Amino acid sequence: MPNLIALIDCDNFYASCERVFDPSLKNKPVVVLSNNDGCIVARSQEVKDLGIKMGSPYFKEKALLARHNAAVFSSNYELYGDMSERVMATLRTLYSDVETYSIDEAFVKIPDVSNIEELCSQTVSKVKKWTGIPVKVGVSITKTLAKVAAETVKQRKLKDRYFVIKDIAHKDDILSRFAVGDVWGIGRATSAKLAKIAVKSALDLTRLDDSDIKRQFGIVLLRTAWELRGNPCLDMELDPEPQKNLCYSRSFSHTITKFEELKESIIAYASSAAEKLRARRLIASSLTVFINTSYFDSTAPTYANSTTVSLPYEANSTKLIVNSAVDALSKIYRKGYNYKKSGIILNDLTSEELQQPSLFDYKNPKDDKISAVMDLINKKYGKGSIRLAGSGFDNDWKMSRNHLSKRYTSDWNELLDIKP
DNA sequence: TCTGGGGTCCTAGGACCC
DNA sequence: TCTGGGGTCCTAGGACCC
Repeated sequence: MPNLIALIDCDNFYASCERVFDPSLKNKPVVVLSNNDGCIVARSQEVKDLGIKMGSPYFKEKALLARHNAAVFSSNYELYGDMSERVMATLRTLYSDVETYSIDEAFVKIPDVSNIEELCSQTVSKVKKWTGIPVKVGVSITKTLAKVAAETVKQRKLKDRYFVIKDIAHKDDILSRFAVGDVWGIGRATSAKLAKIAVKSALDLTRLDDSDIKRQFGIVLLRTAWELRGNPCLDMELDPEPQKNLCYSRSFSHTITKFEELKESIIAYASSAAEKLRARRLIASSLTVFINTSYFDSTAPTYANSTTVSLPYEANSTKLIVNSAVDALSKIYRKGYNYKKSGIILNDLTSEELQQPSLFDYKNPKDDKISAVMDLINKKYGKGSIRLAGSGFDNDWKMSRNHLSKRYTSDWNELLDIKP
């Protein structure tokens, strides 16, 4: 028999965590909100049944939730992290190879046992008993197929909370009824492109020609297709590398128009980022600052820009990180002013304005000059609302944002002792 | 009035070096 | 004077995940 992999996935994780600590919430609708209580980031089944979407802004759903007497929580990441560790620890009592894939999911290697169903059932009940968290289990011969199996538990609302895809005939039957867009690794863009060539089910994808997939979609989708056919391309990662980026981003709750105010926020966020670095025993070699106008304001022109600076040495000190962040912010202004193509707002400055020399000596900041630029922008476009980050779920803005935080690299090594 | 905050990987093109 | 190819690094952008 081929090696089997299981995906263990916690149900409505954050909402379930809150329930563990307040059993009276059983069968009651529960939602958990994002950091500044802006969006709904977790929903119990009752809330899903009300038709409330993941990521929906809280203010839009507030009345509906109140009518159904829902319990509403601000997020408590310490609690969820702790509960996650308990779930993983429980899994390690049952399996020798456990890969923590995310805060609420793990892949495990299924040992050579005669009764897989029995083991799945035991997993579901043991995690529930030991931690209070309900989970579902999907089993198959590749990670992607294990994901399909777990998703099948959800879609079919299976009472046993596990599903096993073993043989080829069984697999193809499942995949023929599984939407290609629901496959792990296939998002909105790819499924739209696949629909155009009449690929609707996961099975359809497995029947495409390898070279066509590679040419039209790239290596990533080819791997997914292989995995769906039952050829493993994704290994278990039992000894993960240290993380490569660390991002600290927040939206403002109100409009920011003054450079000084922006700078204060950058300082606060950079210092939080430095704290996070040290807490995780990481050091950074470079740092990126990015700013955005509000994504949701469709009436105002949008502006987004960023700058990456190299740190003089790999470090995690608050002082260095904060100073570098302020440098980077200053550079954004200078860049935005000097480069025609760098943003819609600054694009429209007159040639005379563009010809002015660099506005900012960032070693010796002259904030009045920056304010002058902001005033210029505000005069042209009304109140410019500059936001740090912004928000949105898998929207275009977010895509383009991703690389902006990329340069925040870090490394373990014995360099940990470097702490100027 | 109010719209999250994290991460990873892949690819194309240009600069630069030999 | 003209022409070449290989390699690396960086930037920018796109796609996906939870």
